[in-house]
Amino acid sequence: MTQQKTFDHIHCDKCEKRGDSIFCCMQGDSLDELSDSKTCSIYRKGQVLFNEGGHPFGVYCVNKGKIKVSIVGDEGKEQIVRLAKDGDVLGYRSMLASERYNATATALEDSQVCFIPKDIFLSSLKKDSTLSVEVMKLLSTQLKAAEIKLTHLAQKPVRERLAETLLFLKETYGFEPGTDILSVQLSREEIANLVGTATETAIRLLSELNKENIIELMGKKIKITNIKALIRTANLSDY
Amino acid sequence: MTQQKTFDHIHCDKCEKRGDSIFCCMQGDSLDELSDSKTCSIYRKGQVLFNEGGHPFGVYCVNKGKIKVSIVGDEGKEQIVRLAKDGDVLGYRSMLASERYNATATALEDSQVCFIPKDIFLSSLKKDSTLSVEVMKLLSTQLKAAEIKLTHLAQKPVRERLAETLLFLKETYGFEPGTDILSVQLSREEIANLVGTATETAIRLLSELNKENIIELMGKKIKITNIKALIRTANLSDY
DNA sequence: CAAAATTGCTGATAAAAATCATGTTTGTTA
DNA sequence: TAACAAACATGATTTTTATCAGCAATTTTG
Repeated sequence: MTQQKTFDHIHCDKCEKRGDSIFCCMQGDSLDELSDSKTCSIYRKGQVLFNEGGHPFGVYCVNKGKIKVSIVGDEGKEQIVRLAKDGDVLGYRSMLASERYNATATALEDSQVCFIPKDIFLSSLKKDSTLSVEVMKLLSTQLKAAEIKLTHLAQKPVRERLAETLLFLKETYGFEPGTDILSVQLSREEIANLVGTATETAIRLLSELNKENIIELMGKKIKITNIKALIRTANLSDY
Repeated sequence: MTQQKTFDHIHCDKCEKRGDSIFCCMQGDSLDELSDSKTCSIYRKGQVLFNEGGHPFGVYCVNKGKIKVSIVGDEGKEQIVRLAKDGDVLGYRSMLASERYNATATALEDSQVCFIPKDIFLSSLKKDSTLSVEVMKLLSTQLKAAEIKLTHLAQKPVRERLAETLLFLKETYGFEPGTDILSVQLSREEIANLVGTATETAIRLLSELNKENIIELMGKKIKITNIKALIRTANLSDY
């Protein structure tokens, strides 16, 4: 474990993102206790919050940043299973199940992340039934997302999944202000590991979408030129 | 909705499978209330407990039987995302998330299933914090399973996934007593929809494993002749 | 800044898996 | 029980995707 750089401790009460998080309904003393016992660290791009196989000692709450959660498959290939943004909580699943982490969380860019110790989180969970409800809702949402992703992985061709992934990146992290450029910058390999395909295939299909004027590739930046066409190529039942 | 045939109401207190279920820690009045308000029905093979898109009015608890939970993909192809056995609870995810069902639950054989109305389940959740904990644990376990399945779907060849599926069927439902014959009987198409492949491919690979004396095909019954070899072909990191 | 390393790109090829076609077996029911 | 439908099986073919190889561009670092 490398020593983390810390940033100014922000009281959860003042955190803008709390309203969207599982801590939305907390207040008063419970929130104070939570806030007082947390530590706030900065993770540089590429730094790991926790590692597959490690023991959970608490939960991570993203104050500002972008985090990928990934599993390393049997042949050593990374599969990105989730992406976290401001207000998202990480590492609670393994803690609740009393298991080691089954995934690794890595910062995609410099991020401010708060850490809430296990005992404080668990006691909050006991005291505050609304927190339990929020946790259950979050788990439910993520389970649904995982099952749908699993279905698409089994049934949809790579091109459709790539288009879907680009739309997902837009939903999750949005555009750079005033543009149609995705505000995450992933390597081609990371995009492939999100889609579930070989890197070369992802590259090829990206430049295909580029040639079709659906997206525009600007180095690592991706501009969505024709979102309707992108939705069409994703071939989603809803949307 | 077709009228369900009911079976003799069993008090949850007497249910042998309760110990392994999320209701393991419940007792006394709470359990009585749960038990008194439930209805017990028999679902014949192929009958549907609930349908993708439907509204959840309660949770289903499998007393005895085998249930598949599946999502229909965009092209109408079924993907089996989970299997339920005695003591398993179904339909709670959508209820907790206040959403419609995102999957369909179908009986794989004649099954006895109890139904607990929404309000009773939710009030039990509020009253009994151990139940919340169990629900969170269950969701956590299922989320982990889904993320691992997703990773394997993205990275492992069909043959390995098929072997893995057969081992999973053994883990879940076990053998017919005193034999090495899987106690679930699935159609080849269902096996394919569990593995995430085309039916023909599943058939071909099954008969390949048959020729290699790893399994023995006896109509719909599957005997696992050489489990070590099956584990090897599944190529699992753990195990 | 130049060298080295990583990442991105493209073509050729191989492998994996899906699809199509057709026949067989099994199960259902009139 | 005959006739029909559904499920199973297998071969041939096509499509999709992965792998391999070589090179260009970008980034990192001494």
